[in-house]
Amino acid sequence: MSSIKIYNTLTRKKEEFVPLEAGKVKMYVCGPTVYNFIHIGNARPPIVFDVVRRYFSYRGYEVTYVQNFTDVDDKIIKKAEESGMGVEEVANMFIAAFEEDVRALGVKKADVHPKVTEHIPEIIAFIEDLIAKGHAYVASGDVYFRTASFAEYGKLSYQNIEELQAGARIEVSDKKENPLDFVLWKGAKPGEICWESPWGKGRPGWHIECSAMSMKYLGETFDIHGGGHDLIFPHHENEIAQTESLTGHPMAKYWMHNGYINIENEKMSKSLGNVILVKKLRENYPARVIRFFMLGAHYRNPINFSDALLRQAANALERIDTAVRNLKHHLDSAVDEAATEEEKQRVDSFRQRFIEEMDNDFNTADAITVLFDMVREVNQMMAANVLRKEIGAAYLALFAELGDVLGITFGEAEQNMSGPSDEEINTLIEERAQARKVRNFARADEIRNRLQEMGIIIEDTPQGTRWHRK
RNA sequence: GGAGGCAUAGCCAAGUGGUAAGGCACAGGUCUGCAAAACCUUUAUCCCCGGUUCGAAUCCGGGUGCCUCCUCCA
Repeated sequence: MSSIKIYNTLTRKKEEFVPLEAGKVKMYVCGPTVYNFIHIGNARPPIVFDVVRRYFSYRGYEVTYVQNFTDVDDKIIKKAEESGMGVEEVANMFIAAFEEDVRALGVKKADVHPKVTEHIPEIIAFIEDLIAKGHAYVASGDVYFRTASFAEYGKLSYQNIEELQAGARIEVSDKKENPLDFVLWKGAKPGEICWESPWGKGRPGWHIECSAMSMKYLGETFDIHGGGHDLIFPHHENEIAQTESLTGHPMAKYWMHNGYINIENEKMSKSLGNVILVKKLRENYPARVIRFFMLGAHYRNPINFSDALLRQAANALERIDTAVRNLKHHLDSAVDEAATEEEKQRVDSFRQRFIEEMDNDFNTADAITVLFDMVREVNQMMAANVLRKEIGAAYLALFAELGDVLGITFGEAEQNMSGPSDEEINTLIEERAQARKVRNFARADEIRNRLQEMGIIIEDTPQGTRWHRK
């Protein structure tokens, strides 16, 4: 079997994936800072890396997936002050909100979701080690990383230090030896949430948490580190500096970064007022449509977002859903006959193509194309009435199998709780059938319209009328 | 100023050397009481100009336009 290729930000090349430990994948993905509800852009990494993780599992790897929660930082503290809530309260509230949004989007929980506030001792120990090795220094209650002590600084973002310094718009601080140095430990302002440390009361800087927590759960070197592409610099660059100056070997073998989601070709930002919250969007679209929409483009490319585009995705997904529903329906009356070898191979060829596309740096867009090709295949067979039971069931199973890799279940509309009961629907359909029998089409259409208003779509087939919820 | 990305049909989007996948929308046809679904058919010289090559959407050079990072940011 072929191997998985990953585009590695570190080398700027697509590389064959070779795990550090045979059969195992250890991955760390930067999680949210929990100070607000997530917007659609925040949802991309969880979805993208959920697919990566699912695909590795599908390919037989044992995956350990870690995604952190940044549950203490400036923005959370600010939110807490504004709302009168405690920092922990704010964090917990938005962790819960994140989990709900992301679960709806079909994202499985990571194996570990470490929180910064629960790893203060590890972080302090990490910083102490850095100081001991001369990679960090204390400056009146703060601790800074000494970037000059790490010769490879800039290797991930392909920046050279001189250029960075020249273009530095970083806040000038007399506490820093160098403008590029970044804070590892922040001394607390009076009244602020804080922890005791060898350098006085304070809290961790932003980057150090990922270094400390990834090391704790995945070891000094792990396979994959992921996140949004904006994290390349400075966040991931700084993580590398911290971890590698301490351990002397690579932090992660493959660095993966997903592209942005833009609105009208522009970055989503509060100042532009174009932020779209997942929570809000879910009121208008099934979460699976949002997920399908995201997987329609390659993860490294930017995606433009709009209502029209989401509707387009919904229609596309509907084609697969319809085919799978029709397939299930067809199987009820299909000829109970075994599949030929050739037919079985044909089914497997779709599976192989899907794997080939996914192997190519998780090209979900092309993988979805394979599903559409399956749709056509199955539809043609049904139209020609040559789809017998065993082969039909094989296709149905493959839709489920590949859908599971993408995290989307096909053919099942999300349950609408407020809709009419099955019994009501069947009664109306029966009534319509009677009307049609006596060629009272006015009455039949009236019933069809009524059902449609209730969100029920009906279709007349040679095997009788069937329906589904819109 | 430095680093990088993108430009493919009305829209979305793959394809990184062998002659343009797929989806949405639209139109025509078949089927249907009418629909729906489905099937069939039609729809692109791949931003521009040079170059390399037997052959380029794909590689190289030069433009043009858009986006991102270098500051918290997925």
